[in-house]
Amino acid sequence: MVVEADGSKAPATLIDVARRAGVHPSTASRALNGHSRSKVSPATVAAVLDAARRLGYQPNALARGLKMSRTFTVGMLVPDLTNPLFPPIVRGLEDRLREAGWTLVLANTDNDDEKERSLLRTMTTRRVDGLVLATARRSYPLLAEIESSGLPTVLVNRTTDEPTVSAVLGDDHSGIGQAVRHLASLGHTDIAFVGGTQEVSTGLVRYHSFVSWMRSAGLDADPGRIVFARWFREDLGADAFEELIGRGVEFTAVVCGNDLIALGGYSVLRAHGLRCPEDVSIIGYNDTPFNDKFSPPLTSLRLPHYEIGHRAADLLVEAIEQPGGPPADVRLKPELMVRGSTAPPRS
Amino acid sequence: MVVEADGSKAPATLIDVARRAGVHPSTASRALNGHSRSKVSPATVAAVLDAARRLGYQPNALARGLKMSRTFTVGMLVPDLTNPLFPPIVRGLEDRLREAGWTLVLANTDNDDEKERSLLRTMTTRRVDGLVLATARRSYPLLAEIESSGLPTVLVNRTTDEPTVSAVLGDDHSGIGQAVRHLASLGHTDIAFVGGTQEVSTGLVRYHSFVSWMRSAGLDADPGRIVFARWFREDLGADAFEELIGRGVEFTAVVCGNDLIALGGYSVLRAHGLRCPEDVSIIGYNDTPFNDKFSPPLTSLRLPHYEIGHRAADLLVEAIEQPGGPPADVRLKPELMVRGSTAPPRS
DNA sequence: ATGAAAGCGCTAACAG
DNA sequence: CTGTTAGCGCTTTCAT
Repeated sequence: MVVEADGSKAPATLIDVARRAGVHPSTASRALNGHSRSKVSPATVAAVLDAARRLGYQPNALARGLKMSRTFTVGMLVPDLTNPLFPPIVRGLEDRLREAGWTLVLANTDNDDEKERSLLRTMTTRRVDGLVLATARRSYPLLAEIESSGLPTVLVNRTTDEPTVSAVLGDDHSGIGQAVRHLASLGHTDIAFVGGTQEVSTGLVRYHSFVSWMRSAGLDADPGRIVFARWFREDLGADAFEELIGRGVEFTAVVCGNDLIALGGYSVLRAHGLRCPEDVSIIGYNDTPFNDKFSPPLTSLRLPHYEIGHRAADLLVEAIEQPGGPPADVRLKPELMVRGSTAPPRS
Repeated sequence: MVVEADGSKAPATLIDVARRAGVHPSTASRALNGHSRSKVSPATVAAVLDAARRLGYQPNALARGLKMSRTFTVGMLVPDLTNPLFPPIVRGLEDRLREAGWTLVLANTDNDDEKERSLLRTMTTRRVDGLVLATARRSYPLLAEIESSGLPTVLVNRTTDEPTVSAVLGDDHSGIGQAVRHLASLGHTDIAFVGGTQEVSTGLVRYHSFVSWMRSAGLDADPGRIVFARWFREDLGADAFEELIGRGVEFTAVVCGNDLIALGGYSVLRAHGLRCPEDVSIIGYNDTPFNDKFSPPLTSLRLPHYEIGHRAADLLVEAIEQPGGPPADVRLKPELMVRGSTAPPRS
């Protein structure tokens, strides 16, 4: 540790440690790394470790990465971290990654293609060992580029129409099934659907699943009772509810593409003098925080978001460690959280 | 670009680009970097850029960082990303950092000292150019270590008792003042305070500010009406409200240490047959998302969280670019969001 | 069990 | 304006 003129210290290098321990740098390196430690005599290991400790030696990950072509760094792209969906996924990922020795580089894309490309370049420039994308759209040209570069990648939360890499998602088909059966068992027959954008897989799958489960329940999936919000947002959800009500069709319950759309529905129903759940039952999706605090508390499908991140990390580490395996498609079951927004229809 | 046996491509290096452009690597380097580009003839620049484009050249940030002792990477430690307080701060930070060419390495500490130390080592090992800490406690020994290492650091959201580095925080004194004056102007005199933990600066400052503003308003800051939650959590906020009610003192309004504590208060009041705002007015702090959706909608102090991150990035970039400047202490004013949880007291 | 030597990919003096 | 040279800090053959 050398004290510079300005008072700052140039960090100790492996050479400093070696010198202090009276050995060659290569020996010090071997002693410091678990996997090669056995090739060094115990006495030498002790001496090196001691020297490193006294010097406050911190290995330089850049030099190591440059030499090894491995950075022990993983990049993650999310659309927008302030969407409460993502933080638990990030945590699940980070916690697992940390156990395995990787560090997370995080960036937000705001669904902006240009930004996404540029961030991807940042990630490759930094030579991340793998990539986690929460940004997939059904049509996702970027993925082909990534794949051709051979960078291990896993998709979370959403997937593409023709996935070629591993993905970890909620099982939306199961979730929507639980929602429809719940409403049917309460006695609802005129069930509407306010979906999210069909540009992303979750939007599409939830819609298709709704139609298919309605039929399974012997109910009519009337297209007149199906509308789409242009995006998974409260205001656009409200617009969609307005459209639905504007059509003048009968409905006593609504399955929503996600919780924000449901929340938009709350205000529109209120504005039209309709009460929830007395006049209209509502089900959200994702079960984001505070759903139990709304008025009425929102029935929703809880996804294991933390677990999604955790499993994604597992798959990614595996793909990094032994590339070339087949892509996995993991679907995690959601759980229906029944709350005050759903009730039997008025007779 | 060399195609390997396994089909993957070894990324093109600067040497490849130079060879292709028919120049020396150092010339290619100069042509590729904006600041030295002027030292190269336009024709050569064009040739190098063209070669780089055709080869899909991506500079190796590790090699660059190793050579320059600069990684253009910033580390950030947050207690827990799933606390809705932090995502907007992270975004403000990242957006600004990106403009300036830095990338963000993010990690969660869970308020665990051991984890924090280990994460800090990870950051130094990766040679981040700077550090943003949202994890400060009033007594924060780690900070001394960081400082002695000379790593530019800025604190966000919280600070320590004796700050030695720059910090960007909400102006809690102003915020609590707005809360107290709001309640006083509604006619409240018996105002209680349910604070957060006094281990962190926000907890302490909000408490002290409450006492001081009560006096300014000519009101009695009766210690009998002051309790503390052991942490900023809903369940512990509920415990604190129980304690307050258990004391049997009169109060018609409560200022809370944050929104979660206020939420804990909602349920305890309800359990005791007290209505908000008819019997008791409540004010939260932070104005986290969905406050306007609760029943009643929660009056709270909105902090410019995104702006906090943004300003922190400004300060950090400055500290990296020209070290040795004096630490700044930026306090951003909160805005009182008046909603349904506050009303005049019953006469 | 340890040392010697080479090189990962890049930039920055220093020459010319 | 361009080439030469050296080296950032580390790991890893290859010798011994």
